[in-house]
Amino acid sequence: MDMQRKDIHSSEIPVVCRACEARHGGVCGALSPEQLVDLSKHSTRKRLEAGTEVVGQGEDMGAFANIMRGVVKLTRMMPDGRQQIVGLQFAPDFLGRPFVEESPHSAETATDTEICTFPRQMLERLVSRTPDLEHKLYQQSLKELDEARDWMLTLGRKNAQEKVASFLFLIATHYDPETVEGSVFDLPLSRADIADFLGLTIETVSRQFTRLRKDGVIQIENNRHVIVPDIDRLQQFAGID
Amino acid sequence: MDMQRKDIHSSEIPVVCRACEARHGGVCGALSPEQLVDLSKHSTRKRLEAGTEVVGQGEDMGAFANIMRGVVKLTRMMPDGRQQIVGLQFAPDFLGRPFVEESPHSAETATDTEICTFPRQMLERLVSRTPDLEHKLYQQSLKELDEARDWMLTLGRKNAQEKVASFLFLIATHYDPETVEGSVFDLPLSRADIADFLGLTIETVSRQFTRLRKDGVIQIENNRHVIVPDIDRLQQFAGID
DNA sequence: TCCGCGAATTGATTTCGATCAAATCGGCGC
DNA sequence: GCGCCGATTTGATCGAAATCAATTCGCGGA
Repeated sequence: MDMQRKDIHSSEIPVVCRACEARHGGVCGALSPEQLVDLSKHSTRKRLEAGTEVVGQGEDMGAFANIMRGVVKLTRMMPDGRQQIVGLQFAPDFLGRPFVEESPHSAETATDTEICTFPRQMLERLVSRTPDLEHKLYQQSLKELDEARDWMLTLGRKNAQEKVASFLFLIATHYDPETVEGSVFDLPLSRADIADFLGLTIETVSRQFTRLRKDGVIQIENNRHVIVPDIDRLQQFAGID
Repeated sequence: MDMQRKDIHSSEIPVVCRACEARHGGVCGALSPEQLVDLSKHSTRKRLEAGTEVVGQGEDMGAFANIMRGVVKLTRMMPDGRQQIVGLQFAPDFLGRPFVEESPHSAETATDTEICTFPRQMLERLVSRTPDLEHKLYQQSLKELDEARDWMLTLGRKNAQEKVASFLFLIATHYDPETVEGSVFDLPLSRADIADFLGLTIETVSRQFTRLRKDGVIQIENNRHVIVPDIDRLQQFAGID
């Protein structure tokens, strides 16, 4: 599984946060050399297994993190256990929210993941001194807002087949570094997670995978490995204009 | 219909953008007296009837606006006409997106509305000179992101009755200045708009209104006027913890 | 290589919301 | 007040996805 997006390692700029090791699309990009050195002293690199909770819903959120590798799912849950994945964060997104004590969602790793964390208060101090950093955070929040709203259309108005095709299209475009005509990737989510992301049941997701396979839109090997021969065809099945 | 939230006129701070007339929770709050005077010269106050398109999806977005009164709906549409309302903006929110030429959604007034517009490039210039302003914009985008994600749970995992109750609860809490135990308000949206917001059909929305009325959760007069005797009871029907 | 077990698929049936169709309401102009 | 017309409600039926229920798959350990 290639968990990285091509832009992570493409930059040659030498000054980096030591923990992050490479200049990262995350917060580091907006910082000065001195700030990066300072940040390095307080940052820790962590490896997390798939299925690890990073922060619980409403839990105190002491840290802020760059996602270096892997996929993190943001989840909202109802008291009776119904669950909705409200966002997927891919490297090199960042995780956490400045100026807020409590996390509005729970965050859990979907795949094995590496993150680079540092104290939230430290980030807040950096933000108040560095307009560029806040600008960067603002831009990410706008990107996430657009993605959330696109997904609202998927959740509210698409049928099961279109939902599943939309999910596969999303993963192909966010996750396969060389999506051009076709695409090959490993699914970062289980069928249960996909169902929670699409507002469907596991069974319905499975049936739609089978249907897309029989229609030749995708090929599947070993449950997780997906081949999309024609990305435009998949996009049409997703009902995207 | 009381379209205003209580905080619009509660402030006594004298320096204001002339077009906005009152210091506003929108962009003006972060500006210096000189900037406000400058802004005034380029801003226009407009009244828009219910159902007016403010910006079309993918259309060039020349202006930025404070919503002074009324409700604006943000809509995403599929090629075949299926439609989803992805956000409702109430006064004193702002409308528009800096640093982006094209609007990702179409924006249409749901009620009679007053906005105060000024050129988008002017806002961008102000933003780059005023970190506080960008901070304010960032905070609003985070608020919208939380709302969008809450709504994703509603769209993906709630049944029709919970969806309609969630909508009523949203309006009661955003729109009735004195929601404490109970709440009284006029719906800013038609049944068709409510359906587009909830990912349901008009008929289903109507049936659920009837059901909530028969269960005594709400009273309805003249289709638009709603009385909620017990807001907590409504909240329970909405499936919110 | 075989077993065990959770994940995924497949099948049968039910149910909730969509669709199709027909009243009824309510605001407005006359 | 009356009639018109779009908005809303109500009713009957249909269908897509949920639910319930077995298999089957696939990976890891013995």
